[in-house]
Amino acid sequence: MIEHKTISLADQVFEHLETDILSGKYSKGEALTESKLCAELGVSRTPIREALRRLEQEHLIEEAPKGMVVVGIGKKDLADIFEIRAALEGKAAEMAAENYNDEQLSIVREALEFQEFYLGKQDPDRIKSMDSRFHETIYKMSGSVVFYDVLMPLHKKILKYRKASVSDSSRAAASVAEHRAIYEAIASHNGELASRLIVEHLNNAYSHISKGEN
Amino acid sequence: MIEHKTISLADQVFEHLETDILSGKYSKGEALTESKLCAELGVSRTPIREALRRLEQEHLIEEAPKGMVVVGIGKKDLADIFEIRAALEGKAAEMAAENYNDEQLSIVREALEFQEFYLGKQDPDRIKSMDSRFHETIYKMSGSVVFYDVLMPLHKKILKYRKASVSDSSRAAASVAEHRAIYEAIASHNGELASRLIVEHLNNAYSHISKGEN
DNA sequence: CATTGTATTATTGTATACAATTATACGGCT
DNA sequence: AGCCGTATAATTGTATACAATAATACAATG
Repeated sequence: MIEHKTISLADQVFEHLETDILSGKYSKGEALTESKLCAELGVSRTPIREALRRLEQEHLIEEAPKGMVVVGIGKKDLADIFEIRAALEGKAAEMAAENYNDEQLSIVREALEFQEFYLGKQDPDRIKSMDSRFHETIYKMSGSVVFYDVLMPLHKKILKYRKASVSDSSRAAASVAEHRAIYEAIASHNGELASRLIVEHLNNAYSHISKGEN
Repeated sequence: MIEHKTISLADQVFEHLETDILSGKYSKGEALTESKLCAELGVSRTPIREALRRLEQEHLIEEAPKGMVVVGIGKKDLADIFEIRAALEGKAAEMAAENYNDEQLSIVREALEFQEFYLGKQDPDRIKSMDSRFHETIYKMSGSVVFYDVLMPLHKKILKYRKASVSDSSRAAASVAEHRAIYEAIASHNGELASRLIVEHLNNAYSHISKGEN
């Protein structure tokens, strides 16, 4: 029998709002009142409130005179996020190279191969989504929930900006090539190399993103 | 007229539970059912649920077959937390040395002076609480909400372990002396020195804590 | 025309009712 | 005694009702 876990409305609302905020559908400062969301999503206030509390905890929204407003992610935040990622992801990759299991490695390899495939098809959205899976799985492979909990939200928060990267086909191609090198290093348990490559990868990504943002 | 902001029950419940979990009053694996908390705290389920969602988001509790259970912070987590703090707090201190305003600096100085005072009085609890204020204010002084949002939860999560540090009077004295040196470096805008000192401070703290944990 | 006071509305905070699910206890059966 | 099935209880998920607060609109007044 296949378990068909039903996802609670509260979780669905949370994911929906999180996606919309991170993807930039709701722009900075936009007001979210409970009643409006109830009408929009067709659920009662209880699950809405729980989702809002979680989003607030993630610092994606904050209290305002009237309801909650979306907290934007500016250039300064972007710089800080990349600085922190550069400081931590190398170590995470190193740990991943030591601790990964085969199932996790195949997920990374799959994500990589999909990226290579979609690169030919010029499909930025899928490249982006596989980029998420690639990095997130490496966080998991580190075996550290602490690293995961720190890096995962940071990675999510730049979603909006990654769109630009994957749409530039020359940067997208370079990025995927970098992913392949990182993958090879991890797969061959070369943590030191994986670490160096991922830091380079992040620096390249940030250079590209911040160039576009001027 | 002084604004007397009333804190919602939901917030109070959250803070209460967070404190109890972080201080170790609830031990790892302990079950938290909504009804039990309702009875204990004398409020309805709505604020309880909101608090639980926030705690879950902070990864302090997680779902279990029956209710939520407290997630423990083990030695591995402790090591990871100190590794991340060592990688980031130096930079945060550097930014603090550049960006601080006078009000923030006085808070740090006050926290430091209280620590020096309570050191003589042998009052570990107050030393510990001033230790929190000292570090937290430095995070704020960095001017980066990203750094703050990353470091603050990490610092909170080791509360239980800091108790041991401040109770050992020789380590407590050394820790406060290190704080003074860090304070002086920041106050004199010497970011490079502040960074080096805070990394040393963290290494010392971790050495002491992990020694006691064996 | 600006301002202030008031009425109205909108919004949140909290409690509670109800449904659905899941764990648990208990009794009968082999 | 051990096991299965059913009834019971406990627990969560969701909706809604009600109260309190805060925002807004608007009219009266100087």
